[in-house]
Amino acid sequence: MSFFDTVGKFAVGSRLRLLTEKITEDAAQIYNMYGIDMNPKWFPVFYVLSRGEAMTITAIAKEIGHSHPSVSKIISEMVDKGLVKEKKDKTDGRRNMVSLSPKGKEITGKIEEQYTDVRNAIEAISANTRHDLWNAIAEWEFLLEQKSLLRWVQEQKKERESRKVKIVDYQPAYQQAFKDLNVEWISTYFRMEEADYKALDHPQEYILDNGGHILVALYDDVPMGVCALIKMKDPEYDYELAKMAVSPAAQGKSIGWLLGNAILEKARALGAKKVYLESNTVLKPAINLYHKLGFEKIVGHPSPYERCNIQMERVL
Amino acid sequence: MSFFDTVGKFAVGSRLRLLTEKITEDAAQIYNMYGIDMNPKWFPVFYVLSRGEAMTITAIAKEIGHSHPSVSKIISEMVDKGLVKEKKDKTDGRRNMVSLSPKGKEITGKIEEQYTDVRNAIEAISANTRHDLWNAIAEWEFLLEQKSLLRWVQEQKKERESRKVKIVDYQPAYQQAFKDLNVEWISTYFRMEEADYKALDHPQEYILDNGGHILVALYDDVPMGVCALIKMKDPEYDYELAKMAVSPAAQGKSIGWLLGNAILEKARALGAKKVYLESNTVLKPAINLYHKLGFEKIVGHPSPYERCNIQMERVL
DNA sequence: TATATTTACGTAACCAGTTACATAATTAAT
DNA sequence: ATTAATTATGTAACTGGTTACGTAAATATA
Repeated sequence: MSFFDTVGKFAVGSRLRLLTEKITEDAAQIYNMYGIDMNPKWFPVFYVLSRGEAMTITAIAKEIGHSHPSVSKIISEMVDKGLVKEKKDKTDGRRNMVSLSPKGKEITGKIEEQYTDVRNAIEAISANTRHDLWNAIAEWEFLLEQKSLLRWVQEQKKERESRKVKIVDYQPAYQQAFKDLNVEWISTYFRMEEADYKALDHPQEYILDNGGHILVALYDDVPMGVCALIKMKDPEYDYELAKMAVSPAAQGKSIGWLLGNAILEKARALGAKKVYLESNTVLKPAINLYHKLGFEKIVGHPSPYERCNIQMERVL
Repeated sequence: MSFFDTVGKFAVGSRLRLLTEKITEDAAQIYNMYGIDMNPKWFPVFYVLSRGEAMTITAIAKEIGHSHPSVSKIISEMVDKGLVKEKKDKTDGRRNMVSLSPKGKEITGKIEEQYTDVRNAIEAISANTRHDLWNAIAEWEFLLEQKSLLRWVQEQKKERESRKVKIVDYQPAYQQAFKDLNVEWISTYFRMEEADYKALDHPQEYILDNGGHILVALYDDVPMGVCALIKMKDPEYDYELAKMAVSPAAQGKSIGWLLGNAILEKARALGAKKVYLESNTVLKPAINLYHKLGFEKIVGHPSPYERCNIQMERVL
């Protein structure tokens, strides 16, 4: 079984399954050795019931981490063997109150020695290891409770992909992409306006020559996102963040975030103290991004765009 | 799920199962995220086949640690999906040579990024733990390979029980037990002889007064084993180990071993250089015990007992 | 060369869990 | 007081594995 040596940690799941199996396979014989007529899979249920109080099926399931049908089946097997007894709750007709029968209680006495021997055996095994399995499991349980494996993987994917994104300065070759990416979202949600055409068809004259700046995000050297910093003639604001567009085909790669940060960095380098932007609340992901970038909602600034219904600023 | 906190390590098995499940449950979604149409359970098979060589069902099973029917089923599912192809071996008609189809090979390319992301995710999780799960698993696998959990538990049981055994000097109150325990095995396998009755009915005169010694093993203060050291009139041997008997009801508690060691210790204290014994090869467990105690087979010593067909000595 | 043993592998039945679903009882909200 | 939502539970069907068993082919042995 050289499999795990070569595949590495990708296969923790499979490896854990095999170990679980190996640990579990002797269980029946162990019960047998102590003369206890019990199916190992009943143990968690038996254990929680051996504290004495009657419990409902769901309460048991929750405590031992099984599904309720699993407990339901186990209980009916244990009833057949005469180890537990069921009793309908008088005050709540749904509840099936389960508790150990006298025969079940008898086992709690006999099983004590088995508990200590097995615990000691596991301690003995642990004493022969350098790494503590029990605590390692506890830590993994905790971490996966906070964040599922799926999420951990998603983060890795995103990070890897964002490393493939390069943010570069605008060049005439990117004019078509600059226009296309913006037209795509503007025409989806709104209507192209006169000011849009000017800026998108002639970025050199209308943005760069006026002291503005444009950044392009390349993914695998293909432009997938753009963003402009437009010089404003305003006593309060130095620049406006505008014409930000990211291709829907490149979602989940943090392109917006990388682009936004880069453009703010640029503004800072150009000596800006405040950056302004206009948007529309139907563009929820965009608003979220602006928020994450540190922009806050303001009111009262005049706008030439019809589609603007929210204005934000970012103090640098 | 406070269960594990109270039950402790007795439930490693259950706890491992739940962790395995938690790690595994997202697997399908992860494949999905990378646009790979593969069932997670196929992965180990897919992985070993992705090295390129055609393999037999059993070879795959052995390598990934599954049973062969499991692999057989997985392969037929993968065939249905067009990921692998089968081909009967020409030189050995039993063999079903399995290898990746072109469609399967195509996936090997796409899946690389997923491998690295998942590996990195697991590394990231590990980086947040103090205890190394991966290495802990490897250590447990190794230790359980050497000795099954059943054996570990058996040892604990034996040790615990042997701690309850006390070895004490003979007293007249033990005469009945000394006789009964010996009569039990002698009459089961052979026939009581004249010499037996003398020694068992009158241990004081026939054993102790002649310079011999008797030890009794008490389990829960009940005599469960006896053993005598009889002074010999022989130029070569000082003492004979005889009348050793352990109740069948007290098996697996190392009583014979403890008794044997104690009697040899006694012989040493009495200045003996060699201890002699007679037995019969039908008494296999006894012969094994003598062997473990350091006795070795000899030949040529005369014996008064009919039932003696093996003689042994232990040099002290 | 005939016969016994071993190996490869498929099928069937089982096992210990799950999810999905239905139903009845209780509780909350209008 | 209805009605809607939630909770407790059982049943059915599924899942990912197993063991048991049968058959055919290959190999070892008398």
